[in-house]
Amino acid sequence: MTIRDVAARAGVSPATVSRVFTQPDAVAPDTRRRVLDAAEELRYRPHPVARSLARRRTGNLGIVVPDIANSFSAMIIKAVQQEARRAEYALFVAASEEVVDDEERAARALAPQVDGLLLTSPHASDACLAELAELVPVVVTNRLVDDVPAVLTKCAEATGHAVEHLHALGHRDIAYLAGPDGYSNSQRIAGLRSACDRLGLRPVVLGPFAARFSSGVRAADLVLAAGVTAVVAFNDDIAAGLLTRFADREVRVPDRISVVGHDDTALAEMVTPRLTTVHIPAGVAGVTAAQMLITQIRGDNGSARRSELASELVVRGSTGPAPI
Amino acid sequence: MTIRDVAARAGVSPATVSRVFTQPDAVAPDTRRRVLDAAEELRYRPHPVARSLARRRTGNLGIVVPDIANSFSAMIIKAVQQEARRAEYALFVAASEEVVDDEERAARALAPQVDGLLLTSPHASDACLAELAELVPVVVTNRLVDDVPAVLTKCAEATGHAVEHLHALGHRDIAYLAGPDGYSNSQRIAGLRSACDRLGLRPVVLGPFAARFSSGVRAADLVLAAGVTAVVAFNDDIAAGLLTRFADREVRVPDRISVVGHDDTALAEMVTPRLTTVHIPAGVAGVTAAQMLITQIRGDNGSARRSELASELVVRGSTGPAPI
DNA sequence: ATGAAAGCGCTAACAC
DNA sequence: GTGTTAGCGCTTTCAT
Repeated sequence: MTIRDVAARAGVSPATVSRVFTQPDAVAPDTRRRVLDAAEELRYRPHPVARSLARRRTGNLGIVVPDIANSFSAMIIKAVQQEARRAEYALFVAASEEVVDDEERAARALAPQVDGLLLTSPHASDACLAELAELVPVVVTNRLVDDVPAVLTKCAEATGHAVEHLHALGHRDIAYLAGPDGYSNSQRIAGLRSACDRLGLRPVVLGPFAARFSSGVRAADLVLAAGVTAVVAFNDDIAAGLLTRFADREVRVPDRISVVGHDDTALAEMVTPRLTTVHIPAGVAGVTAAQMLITQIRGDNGSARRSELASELVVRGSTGPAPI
Repeated sequence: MTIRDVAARAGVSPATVSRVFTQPDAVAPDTRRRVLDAAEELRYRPHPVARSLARRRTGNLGIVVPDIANSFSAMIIKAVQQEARRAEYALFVAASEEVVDDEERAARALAPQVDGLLLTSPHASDACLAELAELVPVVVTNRLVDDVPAVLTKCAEATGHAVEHLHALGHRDIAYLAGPDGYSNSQRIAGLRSACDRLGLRPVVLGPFAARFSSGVRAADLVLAAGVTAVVAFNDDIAAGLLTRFADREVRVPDRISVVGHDDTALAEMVTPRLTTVHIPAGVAGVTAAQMLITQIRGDNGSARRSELASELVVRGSTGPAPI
């Protein structure tokens, strides 16, 4: 079922059929009707691959996430997907499973099949990212690379608020569980350090840990051994792991120890007690990144090259007064 | 940077360059070297879109999931992605957000851009699915449609085991929280009913509920009002919602009420107490489905049209002896 | 407003 | 083993 079949049936040229599907107003109303009818009867749909080749654009967007099973990634994907659809793009999703090589390979495989690429918290080298950006419009999240538009979720301040919050509750010995190196972890450490300095605290930094539940389970005993009364985790998964292990060891949260997470994923409200956590606006980040990408694709110049989103501490049940 | 540029530089015809990238053995070793060198210098990569058009296959697989943020979907996607990669396919992911129309639209949009389509727990009509299967090789999971290969995760038996387990613990009043209509829910209900019949129990069936945490939170009070001592939930998210609400109302689990989930997603081990749940082999299902799809694409006939995977009750901390 | 013709970049017979 | 020739299905000048 090709465009020629429809053309033949409607008694017009393929070019006219093409026009009907691309610039309907450029063809006479009754011709258009005939073509549409013929297409309908033949159940014809323009072949997207052929169209991509001829138009030299695909109508697809690509996104590479570190881990598809991670709910922070999921929130971003969801937002991007919706935004993509609004702009009539389909979305290609690839996951790197936190492996740098896979990330690069996925990105390179996607690049020629999409009109734009979104790389979330990429770990590839600056050079690699710059190179990709030559190939195809790129937007990154939580990563700074020269000349590559970026969406940054700043949480240094909010992480600082978490420290203030703990300090106000009487905590003086605080641990931070570092996540994988990168922009997010740096933000968190920076915010933590500066607040601690201000308040005269000396945080214990442990890690880095993989940003997973199991890391938190393992970290829990280290935290206890460190003799702190409060712990700030790189993300909610790690924090949830802490909670579980603490429950197993019958260490009461927040009575005996307070726990703060980061991201405010769905998990934060699913655990007991509910997690006090730094809310990162993943959905907004996704929407913003998608819009920046689409703007870039359309060649609208003077578009924002950088967007910074603020975070906010959400206080729930996992933090309380320090034990006496 | 096209194939002709490389051909010119290597002093061969485009066809030879093409061969070097598709059937390297069909070209003389030194010619191959020359071509490879030229390609390298020009940083040439075959254009996948043009290749798709000429070959009439894309090298892509597509998957449509009900909800990308759902961890059961995530487990399947992950498995499919890995399997796809092993076979040198890229994976296109689309989510329907549980909306039937979106599901159909996503599937139809994907169909012409992929060599095969995987529909997980689809809700579209049989007719629609059959139609899609005409367009492109299709495999469905947890859905039965004539002539469409399927991977089924049978859990009726394991759900029955859950009932036996509860019965053995002394429970006589059991509630089931139904999920969205479909194969999975039917399986669960069937297993539950048959075990209850065998044991002389009369289960209270509530719902249907959306397969979400918030549904469980809401359902908790209904469960309590129903006066049962044990509840089996459609999935772990709902079960987790129950746990949270029970904790808020200071209803002890499992002392006062026992809870059983389904799926055995990561969440099951993250909540307190850990969930007793029916393990559904999502990873295996994903791998199997991907393999069936690839086999079907390759045209290997006589391949299995249907694969049934068994489930298993995993007993953890959320179930215990019935209160006296 | 419509058609003819020339590609988009690659592959696949078919020759040689 | 390599080149020539036709497309894959669509879009897009350029004529008319």
